[in-house]
Amino acid sequence: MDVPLSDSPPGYMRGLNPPQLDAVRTLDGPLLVLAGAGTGKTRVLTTRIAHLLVQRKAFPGQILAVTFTNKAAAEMRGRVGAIIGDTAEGMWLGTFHALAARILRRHAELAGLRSNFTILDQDDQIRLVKQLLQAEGIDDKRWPARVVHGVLERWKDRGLTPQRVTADMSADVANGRAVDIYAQYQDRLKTLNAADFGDLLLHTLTIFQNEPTVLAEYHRKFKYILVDEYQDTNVAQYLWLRILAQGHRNICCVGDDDQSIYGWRGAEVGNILRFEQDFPGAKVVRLEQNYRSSEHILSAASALIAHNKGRLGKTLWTADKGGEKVVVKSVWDGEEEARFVGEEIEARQREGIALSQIAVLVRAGFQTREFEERFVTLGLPYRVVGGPRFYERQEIRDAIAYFRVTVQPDDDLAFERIFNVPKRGLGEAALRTLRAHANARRISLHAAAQDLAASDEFKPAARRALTRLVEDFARWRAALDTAEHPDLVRAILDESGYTAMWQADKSPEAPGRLENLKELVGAIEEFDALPAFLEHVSLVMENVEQASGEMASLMTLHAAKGLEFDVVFLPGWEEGLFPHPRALDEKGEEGLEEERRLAHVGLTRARKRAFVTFAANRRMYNNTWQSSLPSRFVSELPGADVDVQAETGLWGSGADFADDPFARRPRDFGARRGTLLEAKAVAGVRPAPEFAPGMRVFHEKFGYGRIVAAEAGKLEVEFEHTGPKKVMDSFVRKA
DNA sequence: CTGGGTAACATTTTT
DNA sequence: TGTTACCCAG
Repeated sequence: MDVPLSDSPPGYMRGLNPPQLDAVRTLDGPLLVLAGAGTGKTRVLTTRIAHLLVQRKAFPGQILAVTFTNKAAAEMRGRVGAIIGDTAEGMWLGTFHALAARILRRHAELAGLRSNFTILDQDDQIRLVKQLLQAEGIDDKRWPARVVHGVLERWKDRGLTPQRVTADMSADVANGRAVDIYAQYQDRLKTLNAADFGDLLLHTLTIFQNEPTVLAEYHRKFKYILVDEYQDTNVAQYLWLRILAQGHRNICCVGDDDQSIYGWRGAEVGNILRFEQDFPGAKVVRLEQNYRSSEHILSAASALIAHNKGRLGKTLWTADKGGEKVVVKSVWDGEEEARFVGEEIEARQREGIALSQIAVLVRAGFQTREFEERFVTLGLPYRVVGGPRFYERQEIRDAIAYFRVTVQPDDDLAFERIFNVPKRGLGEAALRTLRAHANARRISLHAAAQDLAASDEFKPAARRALTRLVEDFARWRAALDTAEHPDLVRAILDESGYTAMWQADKSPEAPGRLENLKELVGAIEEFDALPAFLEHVSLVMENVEQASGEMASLMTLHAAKGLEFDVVFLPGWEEGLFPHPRALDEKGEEGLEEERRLAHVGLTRARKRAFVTFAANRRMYNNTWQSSLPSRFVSELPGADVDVQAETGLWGSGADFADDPFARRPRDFGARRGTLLEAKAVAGVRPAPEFAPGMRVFHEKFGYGRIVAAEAGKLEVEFEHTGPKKVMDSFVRKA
């Protein structure tokens, strides 16, 4: 190895391009790195951390590195470790939520909690909201708990405590009572000694704002702050970062406004657009050389995203000229789509591409099913990334509820869950009695159970069951400090009768559940103590490592962010599916742009090949068929970069195409701004008998009405008896 | 209080 | 398509 000249870069920087080097070397002061897809942003981040440590600018414990997913955090830790070894131990590296939880445990009492507070999962949160809605007498048909909960969550995303929610924000939610529900919800969490995801950030933020000495402590501590995926931060996270960064002002945010796909979760692209104003004198570095995709793929993706307004604007380029065009393929229905993808995967395999380098990226989770079925019949090994999670299974949640009550007896939600599981003759009536007592005394259900077990409130049988339960918990709780925790866990599952319940169960899934419970105990053994395990479960709800090996991947576009594959399939590019109509009517133009960014993310996952498909017909959940038009995104792909495979014979005569000039020159496809009509010709769809405004229609549920507005698949109808509603056209017929 | 049965209903993306 | 909510009989 050569002797390094004084200003030649150290070995770990070898191969970085000039802007990357710039980003790595600019250690002090605010820095924004605009890193397009595939431009080596993770490399920059990890190298930068290594550089900080090697230059002795900071000890590991003085670096705060924030990511959005546990996966990203793990990868970053691994890559930093690979550069400089385990000197990186002690770094504060993790997701916003994990880091905030760590801080909050230290200062819990400042938020009205004890440090052993429970972190509620989404399910618990919704159940809680539901209880509050019921207590308030709000119709949960009209205001489903999940919807109201969503509203509260978005308030939290914006850093709003109940006091800061204005009346008009809550006016049209839950009969204007949403703020009250929010306030009660927060109260309830406090008595449960619990926090939800949003609270982790909101509580720590409030503490930073109100407790100068605490804030000063963290200002002293964190000399350097790094943030990954900055475009996905919500307002609360942004405020959280900003207040922490006021200490040393050494904050480096890496992000890409064109990959902001979490607006529905409260993310604000505005955060990234505002960076230079928030941190005057901030340096901005653009990474524009793409090292991932071949030329056609990159230029197709760039042309697509160029349809968005309000971008910071980047021009991605690649040295990898040529390569294959993006295949755009029309199919008859979802089944054919799956068949096509299956065949293409096998063809790519024959070309020597590994299955692990192939992915199918869908818009919505349910789309994976059709592919799974096909892959199973083909015997094609595949894995679904981010599917149903281990810790969401019923038996796992039940078991964890037992552990939660043991560790933290005030956890009513957990207590309720296992109160009568396994069956011990304590039903709805017993629970009501318990609740009444708990409410009257302002104590937890568990405490109420202790009281009532010692009273004559219940009939002997019920009282015996209750006493037994209370005594069990007392015994397990006492064992927390004395027994080895894996032994304790086994004892709980055993003595509670929970294991026996599944052993006695004759259903076919029972053995699997017992297997899962074993696995759970195995997982617990990896941790030092039960509370640490419970923390892991709440924050790192990741899937257990699936059997590794050569497999194709199946996942949503969201789950694919940050990943890359040689070959990527992008099915379901249809109006009514992608862009998703929900995104459109919730956020309009903004929603459309986010969907387009999602399409851009999808395309840019591909290194060598990308296949876009759209089906002319889709089967809906209720067994009806819906004919669909190709997604508008299809026509936004430039003709020069796509290879259109529209098989005219598929729809019988082929005459549908005969008179269409467009069909005769498929290579021009999309060369100009394609219209839906053109795209329609490619798909071989005849215009369906459309509903038009003014038409009188009948709806099974709402009765007769007149169409006010109509768009693909959806109608706005003024019903004669029930007023204006938005309905799917498949539920409506001409009157 | 339990269990089975049926009806109704809703489906975007997730730390 | 799967899940949940509700109802009824034992």
